[in-house]
Amino acid sequence: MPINLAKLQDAGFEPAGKWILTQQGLGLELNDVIGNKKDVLYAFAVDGALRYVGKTASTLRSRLQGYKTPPVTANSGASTNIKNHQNIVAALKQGSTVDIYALHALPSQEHCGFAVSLAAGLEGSLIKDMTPLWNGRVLTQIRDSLTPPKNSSAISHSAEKPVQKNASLQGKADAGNHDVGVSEIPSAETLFAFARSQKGETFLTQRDKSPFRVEVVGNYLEVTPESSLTHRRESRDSVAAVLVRLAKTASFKMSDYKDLSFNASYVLALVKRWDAS
DNA sequence: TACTTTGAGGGAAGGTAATT
DNA sequence: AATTACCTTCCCTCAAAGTA
Repeated sequence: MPINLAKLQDAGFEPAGKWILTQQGLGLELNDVIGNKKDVLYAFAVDGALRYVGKTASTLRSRLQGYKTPPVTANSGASTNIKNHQNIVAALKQGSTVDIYALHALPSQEHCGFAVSLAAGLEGSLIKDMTPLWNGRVLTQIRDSLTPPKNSSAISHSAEKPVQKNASLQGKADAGNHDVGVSEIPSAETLFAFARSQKGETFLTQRDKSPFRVEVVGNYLEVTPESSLTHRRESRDSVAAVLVRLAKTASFKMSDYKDLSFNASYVLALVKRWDAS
């Protein structure tokens, strides 16, 4: 037995079923008891070699259903279902067996009274340790290891990236910016006055919620991220430029201020707090 | 009721650029 | 050069709506 699969079984994984090819396409033979369990760690093995490790909070059957009949396009974020469906079918067509292993009934854990998900922690550890080929991050690691470093090849790194962003993914990225408008835009003077009144208060950046403090030093806004405690200064003119653009665009996306300031996230967070005050 | 599809969101990793 | 914070992309899962 391959070492990876033996390690899985040592960890408590049990045979739960297998994938088969039928006239209708991909078929699933699944142990009814395990198939109806929730919070399951599962794994696929091709000819006994570990290929994929995943986790589901719903029942194993419903999760595997996603692989059995994936949507036509990956726009909905179901790229994993499509990819694994293709991998399973390809393996079966080559005459290989694709077995399903599962680990359920994990003991409950807690730390200082807080529940700890052993399944969630174990999944990441298993993927990192065993590097199953079908787990995407492993593919990324392999691809990256084969990609020559910048300047070492005539092939441009950027040329490997898609020219146009995936609309769905872009929407997701934008969603992380929390573009919630404000009712009014302050002047630089107003914002500086507000910052003076908030000396010692902790603010949070929009996206990563990184805590920082702010102080007015002469004609500068001095920002101090709590993570580093190093000071970053933003001139009154730069703050004013950010505010002018904010008034014009109503945008809270950092990329819209790249050419003006690299500290726009702090200024905008300050505006939000001012508006809420 | 079971199956299928879709939308949303969290997390990780790498890249970029300012600051020290 | 190292550090830091933000941006982008990708991977993955879940919940819910739609459909048979």
